[in-house]
Amino acid sequence: MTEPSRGESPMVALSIEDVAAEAGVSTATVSRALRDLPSVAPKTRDRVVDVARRLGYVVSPSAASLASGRTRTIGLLTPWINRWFFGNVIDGAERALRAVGYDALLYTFNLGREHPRLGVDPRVLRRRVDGILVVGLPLSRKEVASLADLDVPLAFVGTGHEDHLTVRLDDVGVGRAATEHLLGLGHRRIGHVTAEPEAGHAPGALEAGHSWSPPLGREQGWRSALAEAGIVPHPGWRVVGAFGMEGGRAATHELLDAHPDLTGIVAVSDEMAMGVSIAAQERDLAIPDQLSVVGVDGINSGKALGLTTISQDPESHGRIAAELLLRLMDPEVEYAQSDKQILCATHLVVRRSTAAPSR
Amino acid sequence: MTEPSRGESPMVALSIEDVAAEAGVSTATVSRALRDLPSVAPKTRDRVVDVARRLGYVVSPSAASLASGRTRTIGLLTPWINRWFFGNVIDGAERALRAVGYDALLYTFNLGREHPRLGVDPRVLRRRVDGILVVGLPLSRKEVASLADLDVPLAFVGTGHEDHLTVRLDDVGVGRAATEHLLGLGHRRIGHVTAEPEAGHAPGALEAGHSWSPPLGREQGWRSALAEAGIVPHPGWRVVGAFGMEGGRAATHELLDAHPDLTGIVAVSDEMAMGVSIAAQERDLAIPDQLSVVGVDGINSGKALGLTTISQDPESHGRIAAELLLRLMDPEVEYAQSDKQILCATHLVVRRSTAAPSR
DNA sequence: CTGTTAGCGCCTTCAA
DNA sequence: TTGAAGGCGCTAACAG
Repeated sequence: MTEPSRGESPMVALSIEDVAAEAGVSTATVSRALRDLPSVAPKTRDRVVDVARRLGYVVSPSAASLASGRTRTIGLLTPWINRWFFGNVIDGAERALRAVGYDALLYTFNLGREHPRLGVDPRVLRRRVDGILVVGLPLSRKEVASLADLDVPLAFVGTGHEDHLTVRLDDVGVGRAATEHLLGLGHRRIGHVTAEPEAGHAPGALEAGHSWSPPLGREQGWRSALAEAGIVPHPGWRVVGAFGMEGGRAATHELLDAHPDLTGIVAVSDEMAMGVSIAAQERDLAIPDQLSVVGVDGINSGKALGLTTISQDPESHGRIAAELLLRLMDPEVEYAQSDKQILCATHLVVRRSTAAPSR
Repeated sequence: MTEPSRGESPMVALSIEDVAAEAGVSTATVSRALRDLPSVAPKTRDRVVDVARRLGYVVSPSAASLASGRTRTIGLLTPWINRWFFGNVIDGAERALRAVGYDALLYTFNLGREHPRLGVDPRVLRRRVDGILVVGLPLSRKEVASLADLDVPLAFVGTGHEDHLTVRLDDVGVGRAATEHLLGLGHRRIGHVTAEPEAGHAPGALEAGHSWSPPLGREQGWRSALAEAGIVPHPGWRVVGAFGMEGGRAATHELLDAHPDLTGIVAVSDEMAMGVSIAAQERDLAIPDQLSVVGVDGINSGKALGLTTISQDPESHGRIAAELLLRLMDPEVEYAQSDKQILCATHLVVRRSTAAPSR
């Protein structure tokens, strides 16, 4: 936050005409100068910019939008902003947008099995945003189509859609990396604690390859890593819990009640992995001596707990998606079909929750 | 998200004139009918609304703003959206705003000691929002003044300002309640693990009573509860750490290295309290047998860990603040000086991290 | 209760 | 490189 230039805050909002009059030019020239259009003499531009600042003039966004048809606003659609991944993506996106003078309009949805879903009618977005960034919101093909109908660029982060720009992880690779880390330490009996693919997902959407769900991808990675090691997991080695620490804890008790011989667990997220640790502690299983745990995310508190994890940087996902979305909005840039699926880097962080199995 | 009424999504945006023509009325009547103004015959209104829906007409926000001077948008200012308290407040506020047709525009600030601070120039808010909600952003008097200069209603959540509507906790009471819980169990030597009052706070602002910082209030509560029990805390009983679990862990080691005789610790937040637990575990101190811990917040993961806490509901703070802010914008409502400081309820949740001291 | 008519403040051709 | 002028789509007086 900075102070007004010289403490002058005009009681009535100035219009472009005031600036034009003061600078001795036409309103058209002021408009061009303030937008830094090339067809303005440097001297003129400097004078106009100077007058505008001195007067404390700010362009009226509504008037500019009405006249130009552009809003310089991006809609951020998300089911939750109060979860680690989502909050960080939104943070990264908002800062990237603000840096180039774009506004971020927030729309939270209610997910769930309700029909019709509560939440935003895509039509409220019409004429309100120049682009849409969907953060981790699993959408059916029909829902995606209704957004695409808005006729503004569309991008996804986290969970995506094959026809549209999507910034996400290679979730299969993530599940595989976590599992291979345990395999490499000598584990053979490796369970998987996961969460329901987000509720509200249209049945069949995933199967048809039209969208993407991190939990499903990571589970598939766990499966293939085991398969490549010649291991056929017992169906009960995979348990589903509610998202979060408590869900991870409950799921782990269920898992270990049925399969106490497991020596390692791959959790779908760090939060659930922390639940695994708590359950282990409650069962007097020492970590990592009697049970190894790997999470995914790289949340801060994992460091204090010594949690081994596959870390990601969701803030950069938000930034990258925002920047690509802005590029999509530039008519001069040809939209290359080729790079619609952006896979972000992840990094295995080995800490104290994994070790060679003792049994 | 709902589907377009009948799958018709006009390729060109309709204007109010199209609706007027189709309904056989003037544009003024359409405007009135769609805004549900009283001066429209019910029959006419129904017909207009019906035509508008059938055509898939959506009002242009820019045109409406330009003509009316109102944007139906609230600016949400916050330093972080990726922390528990902030994310939940914003979530609650956004949903409350959306429910009455208002948009939420997100502005994240960088806090810190930089001068001038990075972040938003308040002037970008001019003519862009009808009201401003500041979430947990500690502002100097000058900064508050520059926001107030925008001449739109202003409200604070979490950290506030005595001259403006503020929705927050009774943080002194919170610190007191946590401490009194331990005193009631028989503890006498009670430490306090806290975090720096947010960086960027203007020096002297708190002392002058012009704004409010949760850490400072909670510490004061801890102090007064001890004082009332006739206990004079050693200066070293209070340690400051970085915000978060890791900070709580480090601060606790520092605290217990110097004062191993402490039997209880009041942490400024649940996250820091979890750091206390980790440190205790690392020192082979059993919780609660050898050390009791109380946090503040009521985060979800505290349940799985059995953390005793003073819980709050930040989502409702966001909702309440948004609703009051909207009320402030209604010219018909007289703004009562009396209820500018809204104190939200908190609740002591006793779990397994506190017990009578054994020494 | 409804229609007519000015703007709201800016952008963007078109001409100069 | 600059200016003049017509909208952009809607709201809010004012009339009727």
